[in-house]
Amino acid sequence: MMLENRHSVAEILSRQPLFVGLSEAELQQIAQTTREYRVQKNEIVFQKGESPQGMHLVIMGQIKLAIPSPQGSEKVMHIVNPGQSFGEAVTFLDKPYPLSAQATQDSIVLLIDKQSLLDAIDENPRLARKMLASLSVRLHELMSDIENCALRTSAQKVASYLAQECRNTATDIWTIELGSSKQTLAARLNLAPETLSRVLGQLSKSGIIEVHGRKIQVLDRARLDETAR
Amino acid sequence: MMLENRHSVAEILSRQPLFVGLSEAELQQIAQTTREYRVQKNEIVFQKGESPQGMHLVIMGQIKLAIPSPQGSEKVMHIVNPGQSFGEAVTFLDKPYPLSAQATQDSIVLLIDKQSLLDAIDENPRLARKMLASLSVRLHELMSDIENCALRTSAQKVASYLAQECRNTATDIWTIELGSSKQTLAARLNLAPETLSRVLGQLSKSGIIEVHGRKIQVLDRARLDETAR
DNA sequence: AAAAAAAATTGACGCGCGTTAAAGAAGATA
DNA sequence: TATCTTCTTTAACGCGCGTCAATTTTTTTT
Repeated sequence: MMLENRHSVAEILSRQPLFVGLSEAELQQIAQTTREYRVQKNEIVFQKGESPQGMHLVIMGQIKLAIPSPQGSEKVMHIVNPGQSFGEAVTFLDKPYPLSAQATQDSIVLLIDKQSLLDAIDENPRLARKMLASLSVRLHELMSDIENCALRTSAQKVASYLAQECRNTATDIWTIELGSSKQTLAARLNLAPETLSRVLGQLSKSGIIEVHGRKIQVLDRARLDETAR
Repeated sequence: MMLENRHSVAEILSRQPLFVGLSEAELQQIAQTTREYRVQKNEIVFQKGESPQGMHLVIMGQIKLAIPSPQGSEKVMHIVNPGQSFGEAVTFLDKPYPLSAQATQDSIVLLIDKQSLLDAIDENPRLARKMLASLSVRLHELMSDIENCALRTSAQKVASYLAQECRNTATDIWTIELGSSKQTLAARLNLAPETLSRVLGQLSKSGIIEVHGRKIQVLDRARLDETAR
């Protein structure tokens, strides 16, 4: 994939949900101060505490956002996939990054300059609304996350994660392809990898699911939902 | 306190951080579709799952936002004090409330209509930016919350809460007045009330703090910070 | 001021889940 | 294909914190 000129950057931007509806000129302006960067698997994009330069938009690959704990473990806050952005919130405040970003795969990311994003928002109410909606979505996701880690047992966490994934698939065949390693998933659900493994084994034994590596087949949707709550 | 006419509503709005800088006309327009409501202590403002009508702005009293769990317990997500707002995020999405709101004191709240808020944002980029900043702040708060409940022990939770409160006070005398009952604080920190009580007792015994009802005197700031991490 | 209700404290107990350790499976490297 | 690394699974163990229960303190009601 080659992104060597401004034109293609603007084109890519125009395909992002956040930017549809912007005029060609507006896109060009944003594209002008947008730079592309590439990171290899496991490479750190930024550390908690650094100063943000703008909004990141994942084009290819996957970025993991996590809060490192002093004891070495970490809490995975978000897995960012292509088409999604991160670092917006910090752009509207003047604060350092509250978490670290690390690539889980070789990735290509666009970095949209802070100031030109703010300028674009000033001139385009529709963009402002989209940004507001986007932040609101993140806010709701975070609240589900808190709900998850605050008042659910390990089995409930796993079951409700799987149930959520089922809802996201369009088909009626409940096969879930985990988007990340089980380690990472465990961290996202706030579980030790061993616990996740045990819960999956247990759900398999009760005939609710069937696990084949990173593919999980849901056999009994009703009992899955029941386990989730 | 009487708020019976539009003029005073506009005036109150103009004093809210979110609305400073708006023109008189803009304020009047928002005020026109803003209504005041009062709730008594323990009264429910809205339940999880209901449809939102707009943004709530607390004038007097205190509102508790919490996610009820099926087992009857609840996770307190936020305590909203005078001058603060809630329900913005849901205004920019078309989703039901993800949590319930309940007054912990007799309260007076303004309800700003969804549509006129959106209109005001369209016409005023500064307001848009303020809303973005406001949502970003909430987002960061939620992330600290997750950090709190995901990778801290009970003593760390309490200590970091107290340390945070210290930072919020302007003075160098570290006396913290809990803004709510210890039960509610415990729920916010994701602790059983008994655990909170034990931790406070323990911190007292080590000479780090001194507890007098809802007033907490911090005696050893350094060791408090150390306990927090 | 007395009675009732709610909140806070204290102790005993048990369970869920993290920790440690070790072995097996899957992917990467050459 | 063989070796090394990383990921996943399984088992044994222990601790932190929630649960239950009883008492004391504080707040509210009359």
